[in-house]
Amino acid sequence: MKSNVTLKHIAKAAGVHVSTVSRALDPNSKTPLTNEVTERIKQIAADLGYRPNRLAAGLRTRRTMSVGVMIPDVTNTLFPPLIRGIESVLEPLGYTSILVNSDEDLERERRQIEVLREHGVDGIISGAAHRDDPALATVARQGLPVVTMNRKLDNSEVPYVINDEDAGFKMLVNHLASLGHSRLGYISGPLDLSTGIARLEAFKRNCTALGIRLDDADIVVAKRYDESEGRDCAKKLLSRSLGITALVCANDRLAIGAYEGLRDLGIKVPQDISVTGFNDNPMLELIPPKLTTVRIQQFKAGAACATMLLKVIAGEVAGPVGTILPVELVVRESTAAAPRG
Amino acid sequence: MKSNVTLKHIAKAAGVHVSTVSRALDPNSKTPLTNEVTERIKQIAADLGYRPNRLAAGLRTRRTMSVGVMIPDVTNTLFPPLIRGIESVLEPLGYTSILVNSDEDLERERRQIEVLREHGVDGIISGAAHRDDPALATVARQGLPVVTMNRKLDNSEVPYVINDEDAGFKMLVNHLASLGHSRLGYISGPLDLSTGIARLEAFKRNCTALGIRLDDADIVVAKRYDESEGRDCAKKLLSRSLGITALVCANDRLAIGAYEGLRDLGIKVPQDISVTGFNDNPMLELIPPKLTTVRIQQFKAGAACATMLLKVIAGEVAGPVGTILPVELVVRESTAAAPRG
DNA sequence: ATCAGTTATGCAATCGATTGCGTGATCCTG
DNA sequence: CAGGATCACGCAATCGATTGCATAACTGAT
Repeated sequence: MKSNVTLKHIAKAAGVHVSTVSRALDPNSKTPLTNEVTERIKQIAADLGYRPNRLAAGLRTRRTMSVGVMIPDVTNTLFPPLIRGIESVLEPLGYTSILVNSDEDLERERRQIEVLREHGVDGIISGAAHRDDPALATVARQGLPVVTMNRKLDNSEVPYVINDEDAGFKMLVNHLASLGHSRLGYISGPLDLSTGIARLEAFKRNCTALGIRLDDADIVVAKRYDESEGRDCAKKLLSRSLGITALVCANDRLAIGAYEGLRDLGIKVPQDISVTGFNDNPMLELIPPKLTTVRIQQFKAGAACATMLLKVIAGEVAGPVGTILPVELVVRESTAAAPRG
Repeated sequence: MKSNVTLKHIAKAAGVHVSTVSRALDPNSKTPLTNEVTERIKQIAADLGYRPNRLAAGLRTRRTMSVGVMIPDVTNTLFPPLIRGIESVLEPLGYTSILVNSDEDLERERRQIEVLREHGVDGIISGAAHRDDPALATVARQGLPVVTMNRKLDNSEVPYVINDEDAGFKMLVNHLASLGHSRLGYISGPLDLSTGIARLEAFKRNCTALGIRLDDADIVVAKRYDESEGRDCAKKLLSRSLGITALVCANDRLAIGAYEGLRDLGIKVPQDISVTGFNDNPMLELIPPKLTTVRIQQFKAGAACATMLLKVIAGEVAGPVGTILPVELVVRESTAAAPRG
């Protein structure tokens, strides 16, 4: 009932051997065939509604025309645009994507990678990489093409596509400084993620570049990039670090959570304190006060990863290759002049 | 380099035939084996790091342990929870999901379904079904297990999991009536989707049940379930249908768009007009005025679909089977007493 | 007309796992 | 202890497509 018609059926109908049919239907076959035969076979294949069996082909060629896409959690609005970006490159080429969620759980990630390998994916794009990611590093070392997205591995040859976090924080800190803010607080992302330390360091670097004083007490590290952590961290920070007039958050979700924490404390944004985020989640336009943030190019990042992965699959990539995508400052309502102390 | 070790390697190492290895590793093999042999083979397989090649197995058995998941667009926040629900059932059983986006484009959908079939998926869960969906109906008729999610096909045997739209609108209309609203406007979803007509009819039915008068001019049909349509439709409706004190929208995105349209017209929600949605998008809590809506069980719907699909695959489902999930009214800030005319 | 050199197609092995059937070994029973 | 029943395992075909090699047909040149 299912994918009935095979090469054999076409061969019988055309009165030729299956190998001839295979060649006629293979656009880049090196074995020459008469145009007439090729056309006739194609016609018959079309008439019979032939669909190639990728399993059989993959078994023989060891290429399945499918890639694994691993992300932490598809319900996080950061990731779907990346998925669409990947698809925009891969789908026209006939690749399919197997989507798996890691939930930031390394053991779960390891299992998912095994499943992907069992299914013979031609490569893996991971948006869930930890800085130290044994499973991903292992599979890459074994020769399966891997690219990391938004994040990168420490000490690894695995190609990556990330955002220009330093440029982002430079614009952010400059913006706040120009508004008269001289004491900044920072809610960092988890430090086992490359974005976590990269953004923390970018923040520090750009603060010191502007001569902005930073105490240890001005920085608090979130366990996860989510709203509840943002809320808790904001409260923690504000309770111990006085004099802060702006709160820089490692991403939008932390910032939105911080809104809530600040509201609980009776602190007004942006009158009493300015708040910034990172990523530019589309829904920010709807949530007051509209968040000042750094816009990253999600769709493009996905597309770049896919393009990179294709190169790795084709063996066109040698050592560690990184792409750093430009970012953009988006000033909205959550930042204002520092209150006069 | 890749998935090196095969049954043959294990067989050689164990000094048995590959078929014996296959049976030893198959938990529900009917052919009996000595416990000792089985254990020894399992041990060797583990030592060698054996991973089954699903391609080869699938080629032979015609089951790939993968399912196709088709949705209109993964960036629409309605769908990721459904995906996770599906995954919650399928992943523990060893199934993987191939995700494809249809963009509500029937031709694109047709191509995607072909790709899924080429990859030999064991079944398809579609959240992108149109009422008249030739591609989906065809593939189902050919014997590939199919289940529709959130939507259903007209005149079809394809099993479905949907929400109790009638109960939802009953609660919604009752709620508005109890607030004194007697003239309601309605922004309908596209009528080529089952949710479009189902909700429209549920709305009408429950209005007439309460004796609420409905003019044709009180109803406008959106081309898509999105914010810009919501905005346009709200403006269109308010410009031609006077006397409306509440605007019922077929889903949350239309309602959020309607907010914008009403703001443009200088109409205040909920003082001048009440607005309601459907679905209960998680971000609604953050967008003022918080929307009164009907909560559907997205995660559970995905899980139910997956369970249903497994039954269809197992051949345990006969005719048309439908699951209707209960919904819940969530009253927030966008509905208030009707203004005194 | 013959032989070398193309050109077009067939043959058969192969990818890795599954499974019906066959066979040798072991068991039980009368 | 002979006979058949039972058990444990090997054999080989199979799934559908790919591809190196063989072979047949045909071309052209001498």
